[in-house]
Amino acid sequence: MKIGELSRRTGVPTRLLRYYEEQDLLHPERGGNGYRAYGEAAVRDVQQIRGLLDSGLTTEMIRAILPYLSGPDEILLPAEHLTPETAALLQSHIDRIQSRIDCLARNRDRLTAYLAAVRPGT
Amino acid sequence: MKIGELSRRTGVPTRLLRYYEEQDLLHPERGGNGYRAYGEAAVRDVQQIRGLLDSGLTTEMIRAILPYLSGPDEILLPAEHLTPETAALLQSHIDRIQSRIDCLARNRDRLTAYLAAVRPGT
DNA sequence: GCTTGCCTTCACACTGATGTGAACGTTCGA
DNA sequence: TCGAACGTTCACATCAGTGTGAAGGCAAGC
Repeated sequence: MKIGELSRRTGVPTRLLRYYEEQDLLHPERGGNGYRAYGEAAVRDVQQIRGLLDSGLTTEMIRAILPYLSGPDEILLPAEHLTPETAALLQSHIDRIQSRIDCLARNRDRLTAYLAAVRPGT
Repeated sequence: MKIGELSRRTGVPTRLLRYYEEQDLLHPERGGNGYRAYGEAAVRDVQQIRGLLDSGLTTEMIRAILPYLSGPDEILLPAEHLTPETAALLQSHIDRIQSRIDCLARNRDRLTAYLAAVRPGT
């Protein structure tokens, strides 16, 4: 599929699809005419990228974890390529994500508590 | 307390403390000499701001929710000031935070599952 | 009083994520 | 065959968050 179709199917401007490629998040093939050729999986990849960006991750973090996020249950990267260093790095990313979750959940709870405390009285 | 002390106590450069004020996140008093005068609560506020920024929120979102995040249990803003519109807005912020949490948790789980699936074999 | 260190504002600069447009080649249907 | 719709690269612009430095006022100790 060409960039325009991917853009329509994901709702993401072509500008950003090219940007994600420049950031090493997408790796489309190239046709003889230089056009980008995306596979079906790109749709899910782009949605994944958007979700993570909207959740506040940087392209750098996304680039680091994206290869391990492929499908719901499929495991793309074989264990052979996972050095202990990579595993440790991955774990540290997991930890950072967990910190964010904790911070967000804590503050969500505060906001919810505030609303709950105030709403009955209104 | 003056800006230098707040900076030391929070580890946040004075430049950023001034920026946060410009963004309407901090509201220090001013001494006769023009110096900013922060209260004790500013320390917690700054840490709160940092945590939320690090969690990927924009200053805009933080500005919207910060007044309702004051302390662990204290409720600063009286219910009288909470119009239904504000409450709805607040709820929508809570929802957005929840979406982020969901997305992050989902991907944390994927990463963790990947590590778990691969590590025993190494 | 003078030095040292704090404070002030102003301003220029960088990065990351994104918008926008120019200038130009390709594909395809009427 | 020609125009519309699509693709390409390049480049400049914006916003948020942040670094850094200049130019100058205030404060506190020696």
